[in-house]
Amino acid sequence: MQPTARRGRPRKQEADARILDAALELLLDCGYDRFSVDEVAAKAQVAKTTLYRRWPTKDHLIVAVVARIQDEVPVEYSGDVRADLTRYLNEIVNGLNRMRQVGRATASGDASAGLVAEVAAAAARHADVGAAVQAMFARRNALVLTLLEQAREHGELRSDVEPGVLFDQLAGALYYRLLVTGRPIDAAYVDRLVTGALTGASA
Amino acid sequence: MQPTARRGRPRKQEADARILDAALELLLDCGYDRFSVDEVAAKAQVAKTTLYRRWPTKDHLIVAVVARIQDEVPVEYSGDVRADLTRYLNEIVNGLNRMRQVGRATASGDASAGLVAEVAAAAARHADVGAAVQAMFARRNALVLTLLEQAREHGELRSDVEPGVLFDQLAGALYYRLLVTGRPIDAAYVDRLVTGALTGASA
DNA sequence: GCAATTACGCAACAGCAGTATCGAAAAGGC
DNA sequence: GCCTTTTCGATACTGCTGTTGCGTAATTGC
Repeated sequence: MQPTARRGRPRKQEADARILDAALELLLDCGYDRFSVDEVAAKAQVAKTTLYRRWPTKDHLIVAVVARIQDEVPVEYSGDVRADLTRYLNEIVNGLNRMRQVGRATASGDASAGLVAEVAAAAARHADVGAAVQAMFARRNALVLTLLEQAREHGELRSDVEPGVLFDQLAGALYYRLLVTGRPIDAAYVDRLVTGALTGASA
Repeated sequence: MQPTARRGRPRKQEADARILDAALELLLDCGYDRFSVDEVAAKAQVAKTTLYRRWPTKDHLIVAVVARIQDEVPVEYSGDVRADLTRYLNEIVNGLNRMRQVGRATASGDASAGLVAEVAAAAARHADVGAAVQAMFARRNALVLTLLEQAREHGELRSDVEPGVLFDQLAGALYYRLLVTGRPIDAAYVDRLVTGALTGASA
C-alpha cells in the first residue's frame, strides 16, 4: 500500500465502492445469469470504461464481490477437535446456504452451487483470479489449519496427520457434494463426515 | 429408445457425429476459451440451426463432448481395499492429466481444472445439464461404491462406514485440490489421502 | 502558468451466444 | 399425387462482453 501521489488524475475512490455495491445488489436481485456489466455500470452511475479499468473482466468483478462478502470465521482450539471441526464446517455450510438466496430466479436448482462453480471457473480462466481465489481460501482456512496442528501437538490427532490433507478431505467432500452429486448438505452429513475422517474407515 | 418412424424429415444422423468430432477437435486445438459454436458449426459443415436443435446451448454441447471422452474404468474388489482405492483414484488423476493437454493455449495454468470447473458451472446453470453430469459421475463411480460395500461386508472396513461419505472424502479432496488450492496432485498425494481416510486422524 | 500524465464519460465497434424467419428438402399419412 | 410434419441451410437480428478512440477533467512537476 503506497499512497504514492501518482502523476495523473487520481481515481475516484467513491466509484469503487459504488460499483461493488451495485454489483452485489444486482447479484442478490437477479442472480448470476441476469448479471450484466452494463447494468452494473448503469446502476453505479459510472461509465463502463471506469469499471473495466478496475476489474478487467466480468469474472474479476464477480470474484471481487464474492471476496467482499466473505466474512472471517473466528476459530480457536478448544481442546476438542471434533467439536471445533464440526462447528467450522457447519459455518461453511451456513455460508453456502446464505448464498442460496442469491438469484432465486435462476430456477436451475442451487444458486450457491452456481456461484461457487462460477468462481471456480473464473479462477481457472484467469491466472490472476486463480491466485486471488487461492489467497481468499488460504486466508479463510489458515486458522483451521493451525488449529489442526495444535490438536496434533496436543495429542488429539495422530502425529503423522497432515493438516492440509485432512482439511482437503473435509472441505473437498462438502464442495464435491454440492457441485457434483448435488445432494443436500446438512448438519447430520457434516457430523458423519467428521466422524468418518477422524475415526477412519479401516476396521 | 423408440425408433418410432416420426412424421417429418428425419434427422441427419451423420450430423451429430460430425458436430461432436468437430467440437472435440476444436477443444483439443484451441482450448475452451477459443471454443466458439459458430466455428464448430463451420468445421462440421453444418448450419448453426442444426447444431442448436441438438444441443440448445454451448454448455450442453461441451458436456456432451466431455461425456463422450469419459471412458469407464473397470473396478473389481481384490480383497485389498487400500490398493483398489489407490488404483482408482490414480486413474481419475490420470484422466485429469490427460485433459491437461486440452487447450494448452489458455496460458492460465491448468486446462484440466478449467474443463472441470466449466462443466461444474454448466451443471449449475442448467438443471438438465446438472442431471446429466450427476448421472455421468454416478455411472462412473457406481462400481467403486459397490466395491466399498463389498469391502465392508468382507470385514475390511468398519461396519458403520458409509461408502458414499467415504468416497466424497476421497474424490472431493482431489477436485478441491485441483480447483481451489491449485496444488499438484500426484501418486504420493493419493497415497497420503487414502492412508488418511482409512486410518483416520484421531490418535 | 504550463506540460505531462492519468482518469473520466461518451460513443462506436468487434466478436460470440442464441433467436427468428424464410424457402427448400425429405419423410409419413391418406 | 397431395398434404402435413419436421429438418435443413442461409441470413439477419438482439443482447452481452470487452475494446477503442476522443474530448475533457483533475492532479503532479516545474
